[in-house]
Amino acid sequence: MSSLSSTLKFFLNLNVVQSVASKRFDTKLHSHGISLNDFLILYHIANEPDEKLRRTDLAEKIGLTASGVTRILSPLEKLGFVKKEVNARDARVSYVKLSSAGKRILNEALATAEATAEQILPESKAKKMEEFVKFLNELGGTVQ
Amino acid sequence: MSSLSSTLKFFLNLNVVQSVASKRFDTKLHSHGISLNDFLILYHIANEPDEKLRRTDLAEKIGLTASGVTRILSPLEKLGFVKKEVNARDARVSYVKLSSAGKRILNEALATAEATAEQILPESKAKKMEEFVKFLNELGGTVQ
DNA sequence: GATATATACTTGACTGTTCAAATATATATC
DNA sequence: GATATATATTTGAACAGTCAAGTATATATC
Repeated sequence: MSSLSSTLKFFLNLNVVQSVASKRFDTKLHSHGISLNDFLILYHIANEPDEKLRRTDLAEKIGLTASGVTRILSPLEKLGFVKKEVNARDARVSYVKLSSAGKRILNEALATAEATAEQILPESKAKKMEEFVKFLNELGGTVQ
Repeated sequence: MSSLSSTLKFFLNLNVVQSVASKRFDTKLHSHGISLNDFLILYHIANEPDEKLRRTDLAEKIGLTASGVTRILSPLEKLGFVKKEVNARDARVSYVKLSSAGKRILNEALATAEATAEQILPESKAKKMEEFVKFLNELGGTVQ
Protein backbone atom coordinates (compact mmCIF):
# COMPACT_ATOMS: atom_id res chain seq x y z
CA MET A 1 0.00 0.00 0.00
CA SER A 2 1.79 3.10 -1.23
CA SER A 3 1.96 6.08 1.06
CA LEU A 4 -0.27 9.08 0.59
CA SER A 5 1.02 12.57 0.00
CA SER A 6 0.93 14.89 2.98
CA THR A 7 -1.66 17.01 1.23
CA LEU A 8 -4.05 14.12 0.73
CA LYS A 9 -3.52 12.97 4.30
CA PHE A 10 -4.33 16.50 5.40
CA PHE A 11 -7.69 16.49 3.62
CA LEU A 12 -8.65 13.00 4.73
CA ASN A 13 -7.89 13.88 8.33
CA LEU A 14 -9.72 17.16 7.95
CA ASN A 15 -12.78 15.12 7.05
CA VAL A 16 -12.56 12.89 10.09
CA VAL A 17 -11.68 15.60 12.60
CA GLN A 18 -14.43 17.87 11.29
CA SER A 19 -17.01 15.09 11.52
CA VAL A 20 -16.16 14.41 15.16
CA ALA A 21 -15.78 18.07 16.14
CA SER A 22 -19.05 19.13 14.55
CA LYS A 23 -20.89 16.42 16.49
CA ARG A 24 -19.37 17.80 19.70
CA PHE A 25 -20.43 21.33 18.84
CA ASP A 26 -23.91 20.25 17.69
CA THR A 27 -24.42 18.41 20.96
CA LYS A 28 -23.39 21.40 23.08
CA LEU A 29 -25.14 24.07 21.03
CA HIS A 30 -28.33 22.02 20.94
CA SER A 31 -29.16 23.43 24.38
CA HIS A 32 -29.55 26.82 22.68
CA GLY A 33 -31.80 25.29 20.05
CA ILE A 34 -29.28 25.71 17.26
CA SER A 35 -26.73 23.65 15.32
CA LEU A 36 -23.11 24.47 14.54
CA ASN A 37 -24.11 25.69 11.10
CA ASP A 38 -26.86 27.85 12.62
CA PHE A 39 -24.22 29.32 14.91
CA LEU A 40 -21.87 29.98 12.01
CA ILE A 41 -24.67 31.68 10.10
CA LEU A 42 -25.66 33.93 12.99
CA TYR A 43 -22.02 34.76 13.59
CA HIS A 44 -21.38 35.76 9.99
CA ILE A 45 -24.50 37.90 9.83
CA ALA A 46 -23.59 39.60 13.10
CA ASN A 47 -20.22 40.50 11.64
CA GLU A 48 -21.66 42.46 8.75
CA PRO A 49 -21.75 46.24 9.15
CA ASP A 50 -25.56 46.32 8.92
CA GLU A 51 -26.05 42.80 10.26
CA LYS A 52 -27.43 41.45 7.02
CA LEU A 53 -26.24 39.33 4.12
CA ARG A 54 -27.44 38.19 0.73
CA ARG A 55 -28.24 34.51 0.74
CA THR A 56 -25.78 33.67 -2.02
CA ASP A 57 -23.02 35.47 -0.11
CA LEU A 58 -23.94 33.61 3.05
CA ALA A 59 -23.80 30.32 1.14
CA GLU A 60 -20.24 31.08 0.11
CA LYS A 61 -19.17 32.01 3.61
CA ILE A 62 -20.39 28.79 5.14
CA GLY A 63 -19.47 26.47 2.27
CA LEU A 64 -22.98 25.26 1.45
CA THR A 65 -25.22 25.67 -1.60
CA ALA A 66 -27.91 28.33 -1.94
CA SER A 67 -30.59 25.68 -1.56
CA GLY A 68 -28.83 24.44 1.55
CA VAL A 69 -28.94 27.97 2.93
CA THR A 70 -32.67 28.16 2.20
CA ARG A 71 -33.18 24.89 4.06
CA ILE A 72 -31.31 26.19 7.11
CA LEU A 73 -32.74 29.70 7.19
CA SER A 74 -36.38 28.72 6.94
CA PRO A 75 -36.60 27.30 10.48
CA LEU A 76 -34.41 30.12 11.83
CA GLU A 77 -36.91 32.63 10.39
CA LYS A 78 -39.74 30.71 11.97
CA LEU A 79 -37.92 30.77 15.29
CA GLY A 80 -37.51 34.51 14.90
CA PHE A 81 -33.70 34.49 15.00
CA VAL A 82 -33.41 36.05 11.55
CA LYS A 83 -35.73 37.91 9.23
CA LYS A 84 -35.95 38.23 5.50
CA GLU A 85 -35.41 41.63 3.99
CA VAL A 86 -36.01 42.55 0.37
CA ASN A 87 -33.64 44.49 -1.88
CA ALA A 88 -35.23 47.68 -3.16
CA ARG A 89 -33.32 47.59 -6.44
CA ASP A 90 -33.16 43.89 -7.28
CA ALA A 91 -36.23 41.78 -6.65
CA ARG A 92 -34.25 38.57 -7.07
CA VAL A 93 -32.17 39.33 -4.00
CA SER A 94 -33.29 38.84 -0.47
CA TYR A 95 -31.22 39.59 2.61
CA VAL A 96 -31.12 37.66 5.81
CA LYS A 97 -30.94 40.03 8.75
CA LEU A 98 -30.23 39.30 12.38
CA SER A 99 -33.07 39.94 14.80
CA SER A 100 -32.77 40.92 18.48
CA ALA A 101 -33.62 37.37 19.47
CA GLY A 102 -30.94 36.15 17.11
CA LYS A 103 -28.34 38.43 18.66
CA ARG A 104 -29.29 37.16 22.08
CA ILE A 105 -29.04 33.52 21.05
CA LEU A 106 -25.71 34.17 19.36
CA ASN A 107 -24.26 35.82 22.46
CA GLU A 108 -25.43 33.00 24.70
CA ALA A 109 -24.15 30.38 22.27
CA LEU A 110 -20.77 32.10 21.99
CA ALA A 111 -19.83 31.13 25.50
CA THR A 112 -20.88 27.55 24.85
CA ALA A 113 -18.98 27.40 21.59
CA GLU A 114 -15.82 28.78 23.24
CA ALA A 115 -16.09 26.26 26.05
CA THR A 116 -16.58 23.41 23.56
CA ALA A 117 -13.57 24.50 21.53
CA GLU A 118 -11.51 24.70 24.72
CA GLN A 119 -12.69 21.22 25.72
CA ILE A 120 -11.67 19.68 22.43
CA LEU A 121 -8.42 21.58 22.19
CA PRO A 122 -7.25 23.54 25.23
CA GLU A 123 -5.71 26.76 24.04
CA SER A 124 -2.72 26.09 26.24
CA LYS A 125 -2.07 23.00 24.13
CA ALA A 126 -2.73 24.77 20.89
CA LYS A 127 0.71 25.52 19.60
CA LYS A 128 0.83 27.75 16.60
CA MET A 129 -2.95 28.01 16.52
CA GLU A 130 -2.94 31.37 14.81
CA GLU A 131 -0.80 29.84 12.10
CA PHE A 132 -3.30 27.03 11.53
CA VAL A 133 -6.14 29.49 11.39
CA LYS A 134 -4.24 31.49 8.81
CA PHE A 135 -3.62 28.34 6.85
CA LEU A 136 -7.32 27.44 6.87
CA ASN A 137 -8.16 30.98 5.79
CA GLU A 138 -5.89 30.50 2.81
CA LEU A 139 -7.84 27.36 2.03
CA GLY A 140 -11.15 29.25 2.01
CA GLY A 141 -12.06 29.38 5.69
CA THR A 142 -14.16 32.50 6.15
CA VAL A 143 -13.92 33.11 9.88
CA GLN A 144 -11.29 35.74 10.60
CA MET B 1 -18.97 41.84 18.44
CA SER B 2 -16.23 40.37 20.60
CA SER B 3 -13.45 38.45 18.94
CA LEU B 4 -13.39 34.68 18.89
CA SER B 5 -10.57 32.63 20.37
CA SER B 6 -8.11 31.18 17.90
CA THR B 7 -9.29 27.70 18.82
CA LEU B 8 -12.92 28.44 18.01
CA LYS B 9 -11.90 30.14 14.78
CA PHE B 10 -9.94 27.04 13.94
CA PHE B 11 -12.96 24.76 14.32
CA LEU B 12 -15.34 27.05 12.48
CA ASN B 13 -12.94 27.32 9.58
CA LEU B 14 -12.38 23.58 9.66
CA ASN B 15 -16.10 23.21 9.07
CA VAL B 16 -16.17 25.50 6.07
CA VAL B 17 -12.97 24.22 4.46
CA GLN B 18 -14.06 20.61 4.93
CA SER B 19 -17.45 21.27 3.38
CA VAL B 20 -15.91 22.76 0.25
CA ALA B 21 -13.07 20.26 0.01
CA SER B 22 -15.32 17.23 0.38
CA LYS B 23 -17.54 18.47 -2.44
CA ARG B 24 -14.44 18.73 -4.63
CA PHE B 25 -13.36 15.22 -3.75
CA ASP B 26 -16.88 13.79 -4.14
CA THR B 27 -17.14 15.34 -7.59
CA LYS B 28 -13.82 13.91 -8.73
CA LEU B 29 -14.17 10.48 -7.15
CA HIS B 30 -17.68 10.12 -8.54
CA SER B 31 -16.11 8.97 -11.82
CA HIS B 32 -14.97 5.85 -9.95
CA GLY B 33 -18.46 5.36 -8.59
CA ILE B 34 -17.47 6.19 -5.02
CA SER B 35 -17.65 9.09 -2.58
CA LEU B 36 -14.92 10.53 -0.40
CA ASN B 37 -16.18 8.52 2.55
CA ASP B 38 -16.21 5.37 0.41
CA PHE B 39 -12.61 6.12 -0.50
CA LEU B 40 -11.63 6.66 3.13
CA ILE B 41 -13.27 3.37 4.09
CA LEU B 42 -11.53 1.39 1.36
CA TYR B 43 -8.25 3.05 2.29
CA HIS B 44 -8.54 2.19 5.97
CA ILE B 45 -9.49 -1.41 5.26
CA ALA B 46 -6.58 -1.75 2.83
CA ASN B 47 -4.23 -0.58 5.55
CA GLU B 48 -5.13 -3.35 7.95
CA PRO B 49 -2.75 -6.32 8.08
CA ASP B 50 -5.46 -8.72 6.90
CA GLU B 51 -7.42 -6.10 5.00
CA LYS B 52 -10.44 -6.30 7.26
CA LEU B 53 -11.98 -4.29 10.08
CA ARG B 54 -14.78 -4.56 12.58
CA ARG B 55 -17.57 -2.19 11.78
CA THR B 56 -17.38 -0.36 15.09
CA ASP B 57 -13.65 0.14 14.59
CA LEU B 58 -14.24 1.43 11.09
CA ALA B 59 -16.85 3.85 12.43
CA GLU B 60 -14.28 5.29 14.81
CA LYS B 61 -11.65 5.67 12.12
CA ILE B 62 -13.90 7.63 9.80
CA GLY B 63 -15.75 9.63 12.44
CA LEU B 64 -19.25 8.34 11.71
CA THR B 65 -21.72 6.29 13.74
CA ALA B 66 -22.10 2.52 13.47
CA SER B 67 -25.41 2.96 11.70
CA GLY B 68 -23.76 5.42 9.32
CA VAL B 69 -21.19 2.75 8.55
CA THR B 70 -23.95 0.22 7.86
CA ARG B 71 -25.57 2.67 5.46
CA ILE B 72 -22.35 3.20 3.58
CA LEU B 73 -21.18 -0.39 3.47
CA SER B 74 -24.40 -1.90 2.20
CA PRO B 75 -24.10 -0.46 -1.33
CA LEU B 76 -20.36 -1.15 -1.35
CA GLU B 77 -21.12 -4.81 -0.62
CA LYS B 78 -23.69 -4.85 -3.39
CA LEU B 79 -21.13 -3.36 -5.77
CA GLY B 80 -18.70 -6.08 -4.73
CA PHE B 81 -16.02 -3.72 -3.38
CA VAL B 82 -16.17 -5.20 0.10
CA LYS B 83 -17.52 -8.34 1.65
CA LYS B 84 -18.91 -9.23 5.04
CA GLU B 85 -17.03 -11.74 7.12
CA VAL B 86 -18.25 -13.28 10.34
CA ASN B 87 -16.27 -13.62 13.54
CA ALA B 88 -15.94 -17.26 14.58
CA ARG B 89 -15.92 -16.43 18.29
CA ASP B 90 -18.35 -13.55 18.59
CA ALA B 91 -21.57 -13.69 16.57
CA ARG B 92 -22.27 -10.05 17.24
CA VAL B 93 -19.21 -8.97 15.30
CA SER B 94 -18.92 -8.82 11.56
CA TYR B 95 -15.87 -7.75 9.62
CA VAL B 96 -15.76 -5.78 6.46
CA LYS B 97 -13.08 -7.13 4.15
CA LEU B 98 -11.67 -5.65 0.98
CA SER B 99 -12.36 -7.58 -2.20
CA SER B 100 -10.17 -7.71 -5.33
CA ALA B 101 -12.54 -5.33 -7.06
CA GLY B 102 -12.31 -3.04 -4.06
CA LYS B 103 -8.53 -3.01 -4.20
CA ARG B 104 -8.65 -2.18 -7.87
CA ILE B 105 -11.12 0.68 -7.35
CA LEU B 106 -9.03 2.01 -4.47
CA ASN B 107 -5.84 2.02 -6.55
CA GLU B 108 -7.56 3.80 -9.41
CA ALA B 109 -9.17 6.30 -7.09
CA LEU B 110 -5.87 6.99 -5.32
CA ALA B 111 -4.49 8.77 -8.35
CA THR B 112 -7.65 10.85 -8.62
CA ALA B 113 -7.61 11.70 -4.93
CA GLU B 114 -3.96 12.76 -5.08
CA ALA B 115 -4.64 14.93 -8.11
CA THR B 116 -7.63 16.53 -6.39
CA ALA B 117 -5.61 17.26 -3.27
CA GLU B 118 -2.85 18.79 -5.40
CA GLN B 119 -5.44 20.90 -7.22
CA ILE B 120 -6.89 22.31 -4.04
CA LEU B 121 -3.53 22.77 -2.36
CA PRO B 122 -0.39 22.34 -4.44
CA GLU B 123 2.22 20.62 -2.34
CA SER B 124 4.71 23.27 -3.35
CA LYS B 125 2.48 25.78 -1.57
CA ALA B 126 1.95 23.57 1.40
CA LYS B 127 4.32 24.90 3.97
CA LYS B 128 4.66 22.82 7.05
CA MET B 129 2.11 20.32 5.75
CA GLU B 130 3.56 17.46 7.78
CA GLU B 131 3.12 19.59 10.87
CA PHE B 132 -0.55 20.22 10.07
CA VAL B 133 -1.12 16.54 9.46
CA LYS B 134 0.47 15.78 12.81
CA PHE B 135 -1.72 18.36 14.44
CA LEU B 136 -4.87 16.83 12.92
CA ASN B 137 -3.71 13.39 14.06
CA GLU B 138 -3.52 14.76 17.59
CA LEU B 139 -7.08 15.93 17.18
CA GLY B 140 -8.26 12.44 16.22
CA GLY B 141 -7.47 12.31 12.52
CA THR B 142 -6.89 8.65 11.70
CA VAL B 143 -4.97 8.80 8.44
CA GLN B 144 -1.27 8.43 9.10
C1' DG C 1 -39.97 46.19 -27.47
C1' DA C 2 -38.37 41.49 -28.20
C1' DT C 3 -35.16 38.11 -27.26
C1' DA C 4 -31.25 35.81 -25.17
C1' DT C 5 -28.46 35.09 -21.31
C1' DA C 6 -27.38 35.43 -16.54
C1' DT C 7 -28.45 35.58 -11.63
C1' DA C 8 -31.08 34.84 -7.14
C1' DC C 9 -33.67 31.96 -4.71
C1' DT C 10 -37.01 28.12 -3.97
C1' DT C 11 -38.71 23.46 -4.24
C1' DG C 12 -39.59 18.39 -5.29
C1' DA C 13 -36.99 14.58 -5.05
C1' DC C 14 -33.07 12.46 -3.57
C1' DT C 15 -28.70 11.20 -0.92
C1' DG C 16 -26.05 10.78 3.25
C1' DT C 17 -26.13 10.24 7.98
C1' DT C 18 -28.06 10.26 12.68
C1' DC C 19 -31.29 8.97 16.29
C1' DA C 20 -33.65 5.77 18.89
C1' DA C 21 -35.25 1.41 19.11
C1' DA C 22 -34.85 -3.37 18.01
C1' DT C 23 -32.44 -7.73 17.74
C1' DA C 24 -28.90 -10.87 18.81
C1' DT C 25 -25.06 -12.13 21.39
C1' DA C 26 -21.42 -11.99 25.14
C1' DT C 27 -20.05 -11.51 29.83
C1' DA C 28 -20.55 -11.08 34.75
C1' DT C 29 -22.83 -12.20 38.89
C1' DC C 30 -25.62 -14.85 41.84
C1' DG D 1 -29.11 -21.98 35.05
C1' DA D 2 -31.18 -17.46 35.59
C1' DT D 3 -30.67 -12.74 35.38
C1' DA D 4 -28.62 -8.26 34.59
C1' DT D 5 -25.66 -5.51 31.97
C1' DA D 6 -22.92 -4.51 28.04
C1' DT D 7 -21.75 -4.68 23.15
C1' DA D 8 -22.38 -5.14 17.93
C1' DT D 9 -25.07 -4.28 14.27
C1' DT D 10 -29.31 -3.21 11.84
C1' DT D 11 -33.43 -0.63 10.75
C1' DG D 12 -37.53 2.66 10.61
C1' DA D 13 -37.95 7.27 10.85
C1' DA D 14 -36.12 11.67 10.77
C1' DC D 15 -32.88 15.36 9.80
C1' DA D 16 -29.37 17.97 6.94
C1' DG D 17 -28.04 19.21 2.69
C1' DT D 18 -27.57 18.57 -2.57
C1' DC D 19 -29.22 18.17 -7.24
C1' DA D 20 -31.81 19.59 -10.95
C1' DA D 21 -35.54 21.99 -12.33
C1' DG D 22 -38.56 25.80 -11.74
C1' DT D 23 -39.78 30.66 -11.09
C1' DA D 24 -38.83 35.39 -11.12
C1' DT D 25 -35.99 39.10 -12.19
C1' DA D 26 -32.01 41.75 -14.26
C1' DT D 27 -29.04 42.90 -18.00
C1' DA D 28 -27.33 42.99 -22.70
C1' DT D 29 -28.11 43.06 -27.48
C1' DC D 30 -30.64 43.86 -31.57
